Amino acid sequence: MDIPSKYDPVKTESKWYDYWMKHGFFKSIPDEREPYTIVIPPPNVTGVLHMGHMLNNTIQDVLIRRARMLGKNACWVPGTDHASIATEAKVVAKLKSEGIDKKGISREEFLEHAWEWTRKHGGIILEQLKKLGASCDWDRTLFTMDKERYDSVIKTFVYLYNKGLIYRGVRMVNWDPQARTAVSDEEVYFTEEQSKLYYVRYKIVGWNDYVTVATTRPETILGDTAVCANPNDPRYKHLKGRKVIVPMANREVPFIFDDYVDMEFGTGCLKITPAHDINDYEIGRRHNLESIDIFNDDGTISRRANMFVGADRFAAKDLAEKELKRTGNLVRVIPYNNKIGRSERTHAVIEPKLSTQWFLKMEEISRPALNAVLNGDIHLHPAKFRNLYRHWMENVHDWCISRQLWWGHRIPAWYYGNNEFVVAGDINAALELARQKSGDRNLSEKDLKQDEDVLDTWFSSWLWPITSFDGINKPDNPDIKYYYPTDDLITAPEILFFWVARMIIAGYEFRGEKPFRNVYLTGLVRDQQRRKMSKSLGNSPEPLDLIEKYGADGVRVGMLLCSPAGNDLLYDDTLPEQGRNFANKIWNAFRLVKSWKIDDKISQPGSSETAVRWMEEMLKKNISQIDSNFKRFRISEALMTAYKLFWDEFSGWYLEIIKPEYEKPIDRKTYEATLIFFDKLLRIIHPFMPFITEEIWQLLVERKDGESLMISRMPESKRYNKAFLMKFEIVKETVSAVRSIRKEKNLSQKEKLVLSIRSNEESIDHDFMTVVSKLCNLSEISFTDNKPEGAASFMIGTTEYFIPLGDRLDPESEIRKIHEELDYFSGFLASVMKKLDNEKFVKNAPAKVLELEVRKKNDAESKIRSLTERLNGLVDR
RNA sequence: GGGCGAUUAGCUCAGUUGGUUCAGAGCAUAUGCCUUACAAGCAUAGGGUCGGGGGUUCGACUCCCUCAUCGCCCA
Repeated sequence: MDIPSKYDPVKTESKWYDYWMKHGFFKSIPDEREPYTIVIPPPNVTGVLHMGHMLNNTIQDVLIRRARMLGKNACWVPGTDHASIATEAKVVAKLKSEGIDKKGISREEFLEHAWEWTRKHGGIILEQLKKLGASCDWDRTLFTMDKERYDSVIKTFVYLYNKGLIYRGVRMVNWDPQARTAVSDEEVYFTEEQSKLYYVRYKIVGWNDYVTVATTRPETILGDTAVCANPNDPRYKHLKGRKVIVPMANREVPFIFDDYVDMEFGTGCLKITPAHDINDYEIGRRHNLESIDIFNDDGTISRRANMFVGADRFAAKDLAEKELKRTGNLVRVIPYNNKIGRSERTHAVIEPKLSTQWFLKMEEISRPALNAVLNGDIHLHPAKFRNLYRHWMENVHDWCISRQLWWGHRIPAWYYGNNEFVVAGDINAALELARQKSGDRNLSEKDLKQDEDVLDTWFSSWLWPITSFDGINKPDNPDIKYYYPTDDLITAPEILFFWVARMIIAGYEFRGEKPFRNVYLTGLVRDQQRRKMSKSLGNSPEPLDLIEKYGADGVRVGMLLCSPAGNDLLYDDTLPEQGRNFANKIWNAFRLVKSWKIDDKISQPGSSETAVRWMEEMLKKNISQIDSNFKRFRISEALMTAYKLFWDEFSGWYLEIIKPEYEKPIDRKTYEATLIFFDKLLRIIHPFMPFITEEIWQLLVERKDGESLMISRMPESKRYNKAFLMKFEIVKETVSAVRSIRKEKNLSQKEKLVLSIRSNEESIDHDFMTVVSKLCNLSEISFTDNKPEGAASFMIGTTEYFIPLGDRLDPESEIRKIHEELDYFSGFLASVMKKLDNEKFVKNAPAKVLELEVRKKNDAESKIRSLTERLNGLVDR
């Protein structure tokens, strides 16, 4: 067979993905096995794959593939999220580009456009996941707005309303004037921005005097209904009970006092605009102030302002500045940096606004979710997120769940009569309720008007682990009973509250049980300058290009290697490159093994026998290490363990030992053992690199159609022979030392050397020495009681090794080397003696530690003795 | 402003209950090798006062205090 020396992933990856799909290996149906379940964090239905998805879904695929190979019934449910604001914004923009204004079309027409958009772009991201190798059960693919999910959301809304947990209320909300909707606190981000601080004077009624306030928003002066100072501020005490005149508006408003005011800030005197600032709103409530809303929903000035009507809020700021200057009320303007809230979706500056919204009471409902994490029923990985979680859950605010949008789950509330309303699952039930409530049997469907708003997207995705198995509509169906609670959730820390906490809340509320056992929080993918990767910055590579260039296996390894849980991943092209190189390493090891001819007539050499024994132990050791890494969700460490096992131990040591001379055959025993090792290694690596491992596994021995590595069993960890492995480490050290001498003395690899060991022969294992002999190209290994003349030397433990070099030995450099070692060991001995001479140490340290120190002392002394002896030998010459 | 977390090799990170020759790994770097599996490779090597200062202890990367810097969450 002619196998190319470079592995080409492009050819193999789609082949095996199709094969797995064809044989239904990703499919899961409930059976008697233990389930292992992951629900995908649903990406935006019209989104495309980015680096964050790559990392996140690689981890999920690793876990699900491993679970499958551990014999569990592994089920990974894929799906997408309707992403209310984001999708609606895109559809609005698209319509606008076609000359269609959202305001000019009906809700039904708009939704038709939105569905069309969804059909066109929806699911692209799921197709991209297949390229990554994701082994989702695609037959279960879900969408947050498909029938079952939609009905579930409506059902839970009605349930929570009837339970008294959902209410309608007027609140100060974060208003996005561009999307014309309220957004939740979590959807607002703050940026430090340069603005101006305006000092404006307000005339005191009845006095020929003014007070000066500092504000960043002069345009909202039109909505002022008070001016306020701190009650402890001596500068303003005399104004108690006075009134002032709001500039421009010429309105008389009271001068009030409130602890909220910071005496240090500005002039210590604050204008109060309850309709447009959350703190002012609170002060307004305390002091019974009027609220004057001067903005329209799109952020322009409303008629209530009586001035600048129709001007955009930013234009109004300039107009206000001019007007204040003109009337002499602008005292001064200074540059000022402050934090501006912006909408995560549209990036528009958030306008605090009073409006009627739907809220979910959070305090009571979130209690079990808080406890679940605190008592360890649900584990967060890494655990440092527990504190953060607790902090948030203990200070949880009511959740504003309504959004002034059309794309989403429409709020099942119907209004009738004089602003009366009922909440019901559909219009028939609503009508019946309305008739009962109003006592008017003549009410008809025409009299009912459904709420125009939809629910926050998270109000559907918080049900995701339940609705993935239709557990709201059919609470006792076999799927939900089998798969719920799910096992692991893999997501980014930025949505810990948005989503994770709320899923936990929903889990306990609707199922009386946690939604998952473990939450693994990945890091954020950043670029080399630590900037978050994003489309707008243009600092993100195109994931599919990466897969094309490095192979899905290579990219997966690259993503995993540098992403310990909860730490950010600094992406760099060298990461997938490392992954690709690893794939190539595996490929070439396979080429080597495949090239061997077997000869039944030759018997197994002692070195191979030892190597086989050693590799067996090495595998066992590493398997248990990988197991323990996975248990603690240390996935990158598990991968690194497998990486080194294959690259260093198997390829670097094992194969080099058993490798027959060029074009010579290999004995059957060693060959067959090697195939078994290779097979086990492929299984271990498969979850990380599914494609190349399957490709090689299929070529390693003849396979039947329908066989696959992905459904084979993961090798199990057994006890391993630690002492044997330690002995072999000495072999490695010996080999390295000889190689080091070869390099130092410029000795060709081809030149055979003699190794003399100063030790009693019995303590040296001959089988080990055959390994050393082969790897170091030795002609002879001899044992000696005295030190040979003109020999390079090294020590391992307390054993001395010599390589006779005759005249080629440079005594000067040898002496220098020995001096260096002597220095080191005398220093070491001194530090040990310091401890042993310390009475308190001898008295207090545990016996084990003491014993160790004594041994260190003896070893060091013995080494110093040998070194001195050798030094004397060299000096004498 | 309040809270949480971090600071270990050039980079990204490990480092269990304070005690092995414990200061580690991968990458990167340097040097030598196109040695018939692999130059996407092999061999060898160099690199760190464990952020600064103080304390507890026989013993501190590890525990305590303090300062500095950075990050995140909340206001």
